[in-house]
Amino acid sequence: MAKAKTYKKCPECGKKEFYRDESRGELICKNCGLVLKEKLIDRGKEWRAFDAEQMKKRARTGPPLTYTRHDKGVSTKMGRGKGEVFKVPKRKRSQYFRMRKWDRQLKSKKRSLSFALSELKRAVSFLNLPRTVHESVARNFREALDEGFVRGRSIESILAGLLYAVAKKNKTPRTLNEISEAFALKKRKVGKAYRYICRKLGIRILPADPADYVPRLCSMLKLSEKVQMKALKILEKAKEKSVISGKGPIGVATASIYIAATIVGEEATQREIANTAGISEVTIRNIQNEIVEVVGTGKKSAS
DNA sequence: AAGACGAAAGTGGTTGA
DNA sequence: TCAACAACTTTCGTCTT
Repeated sequence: MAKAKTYKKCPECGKKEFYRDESRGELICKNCGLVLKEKLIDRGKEWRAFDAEQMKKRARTGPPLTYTRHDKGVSTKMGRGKGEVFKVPKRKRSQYFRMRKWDRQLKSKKRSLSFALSELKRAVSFLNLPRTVHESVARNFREALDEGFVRGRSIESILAGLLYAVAKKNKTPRTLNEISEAFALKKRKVGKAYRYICRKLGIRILPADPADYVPRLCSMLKLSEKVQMKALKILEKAKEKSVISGKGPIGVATASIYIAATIVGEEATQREIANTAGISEVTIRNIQNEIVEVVGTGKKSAS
């Protein structure tokens, strides 16, 4: 747990030995006990912790991980110390250097893969996405890495784009906002990566179905099944009359939920719904008007 | 006080030249 | 690369409960 790590010099005594107290989140000088840093929240530490927890959880249940795991722990390195070169006969020097280069490159690929997989794990659990999505993104990412799609682009953005696409395809869409929050990326970057990936993989881009958002939003708002069913019915009718083409699917979903909730008679203010869905009240109102106008049956007649 | 409603101006992203 | 555009947001005032 407590691990010695070398950073800069200690300003107090000049020694270079430090001690990391994980439970308190402090960085302490091993020599004089000076607390150099409190409330350590660096990224590496955070996902490492998350990782361990996650591993425990996973270990207890489910089939062995396949694409989502990388051969951690088993690693070798080709020698690169000064003496190493002279252990090789002169004639074979160039071959040796070439091999070392390959070795290094393979390692770097593996490193980006294992980094990507742990980032993915974190994001998937943050977004509460199912295992199938996790698996599929991991597989796709491996392919993308092999085909060289990732070159010149950040690992995170590719992952984010893939996740967005796969989640949508899996009928468990997440908004661009949520995805970009999970990866600490700008929305614009995620969207760009998403389109890039669709192009590369030849996937047709279909806008998300508003109905896919309904169950999740309802549970986040603690609304009953009844509301959910009603909302889906409303959505269907709206879809028939094609009121909602070109509108953002989340907006449509929230509007129908709001209508459904008021019909059923459950407490749900516009503000609440808007906040949890990450859109504005006004949007709900506008789309609500359009739906009621066309569907009409929004009065207290049903069920 | 709180929520619903809508008008008007502003924002960020897409599209087409 | 730029302007036009549609969807959506922010802000604010009014009305209802």
